[in-house]
Amino acid sequence: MTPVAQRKMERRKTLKDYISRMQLKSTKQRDVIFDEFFNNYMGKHVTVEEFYENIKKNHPKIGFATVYRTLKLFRESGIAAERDFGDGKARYEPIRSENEHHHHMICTNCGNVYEFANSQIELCLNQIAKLNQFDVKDHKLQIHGLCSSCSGS
Amino acid sequence: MTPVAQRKMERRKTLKDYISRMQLKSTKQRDVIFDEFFNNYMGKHVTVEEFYENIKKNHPKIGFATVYRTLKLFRESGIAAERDFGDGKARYEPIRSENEHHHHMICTNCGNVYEFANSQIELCLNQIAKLNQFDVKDHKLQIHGLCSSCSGS
DNA sequence: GTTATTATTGATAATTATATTCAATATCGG
DNA sequence: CCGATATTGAATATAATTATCAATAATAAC
Repeated sequence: MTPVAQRKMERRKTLKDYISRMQLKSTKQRDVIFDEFFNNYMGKHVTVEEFYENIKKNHPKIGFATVYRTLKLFRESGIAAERDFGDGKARYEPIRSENEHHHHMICTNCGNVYEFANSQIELCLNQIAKLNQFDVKDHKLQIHGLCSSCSGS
Repeated sequence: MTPVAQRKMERRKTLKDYISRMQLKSTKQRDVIFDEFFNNYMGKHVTVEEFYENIKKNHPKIGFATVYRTLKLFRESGIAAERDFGDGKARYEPIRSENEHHHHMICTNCGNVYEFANSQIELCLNQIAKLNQFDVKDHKLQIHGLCSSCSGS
């Protein structure tokens, strides 16, 4: 089994567990949306609208509200991250692994998003939080600017 | 002159310069909003709605759209920062000095916002940007979690 | 397997923050 | 003061998100 397939299977289990724990129900729509999301959007940052437009091509019966609610469900269950890049639209991204955490560089010209991870920053944040007796649940770090293609270098 | 008054004067000059450079006009409303903003919201993070409600008490003639547009103008001129703490409302904060840059810890329980600065993080970001040939215009860092009051410690 | 219970779906409408329109008014250079 | 141009304020438009609800699907109970 490829690492990607492996990760997908783990996410599916996490979702199923969440659904049973919260006394929700498995549905055909949720299965379809799950597959679409984890097959095509790994490493991407898709808006609800974009995602809905793509799913409609193969599954025209699925409504916007269902897509919207299912992505929220994915976030609540911990298998998707909700991102806000400041353009007024929520974006969703499949989570690769439990403890992986990365940040984003967003090009203000072309809109491309580049990911990076940096353990040094995580260390700093933990120190700061401890110093301020702050119980960290989440943190967000974004760099806005011009990517190498757009800065003309 | 107190340091606060000094900073306020510098911001006023920056705004006047921007207004003349862009061929805009000074108005009574802009003056009123400027004073209100720099007298009462230093270190705060006010929404347009909140700010408008407060200004209405002393200046009932000033409309919401004017407040909205003026805060945008303050941001464009560089005397105010626009923040997004993830609750769907833009927040505005007077900028203390040209090169001061700080980050935010936001309590998910009481909503209080705590500021912090950390030169180590700035260094990391610069390295990362250089490594990726990314021309940084801005960066945002937020920590979400429970403050010491709310975590019950 | 049938029935009862409960959650989900999908279309539509409501909500909320932001942004725009436009006639009346204020500003400012000449 | 005059004329050109920007601003104001009320109203309206836009866009994303969230809620409503009757019909339907999924699961539990029998």
